[in-house]
Amino acid sequence: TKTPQMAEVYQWFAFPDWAYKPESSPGSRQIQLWHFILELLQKEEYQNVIAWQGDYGEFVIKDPDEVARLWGIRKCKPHMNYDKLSRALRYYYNKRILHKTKGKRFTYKFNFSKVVLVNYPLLDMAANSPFLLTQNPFNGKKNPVFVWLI
DNA sequence: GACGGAAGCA
DNA sequence: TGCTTCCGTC
Repeated sequence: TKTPQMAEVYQWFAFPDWAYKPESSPGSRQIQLWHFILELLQKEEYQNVIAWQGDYGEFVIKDPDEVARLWGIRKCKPHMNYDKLSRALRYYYNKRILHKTKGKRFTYKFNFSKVVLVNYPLLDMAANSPFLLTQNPFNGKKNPVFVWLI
């Protein structure tokens, strides 16, 4: 399985300001759900809540109620639940950000074929070979490599 | 549970 | 526009 390598890759995932909605947009500077999902996935303390599992880009929501609760806190939506959160995830299907892993409960997959590196064009070739990122020269927290899905 | 239409909200 | 809310259907 590729999962351990992925854990390394996402350890230094970070989201710059521009990854959030601009102030002009309604719902200004609100985090997007898929940002939030990646944010949880990169933190070891949430491995019992949500974790990479199976194929590359595939993750399992191990505790749907808890993910919904955390999302609700972040968005100030105290009545958030998995039914509503999963509807938001299903809207990602047409946007090609996510798709469902059919037959596997609470399992979704990021369309990482669309991953590009922004800010560091020299590492752009890594988009087709994400594991090159494990050798990233900006390992320190000072210069995280920003990753964006298109 | 998973899907997707429909309406609503900021 | 990116959800949130609600719900009928499978």
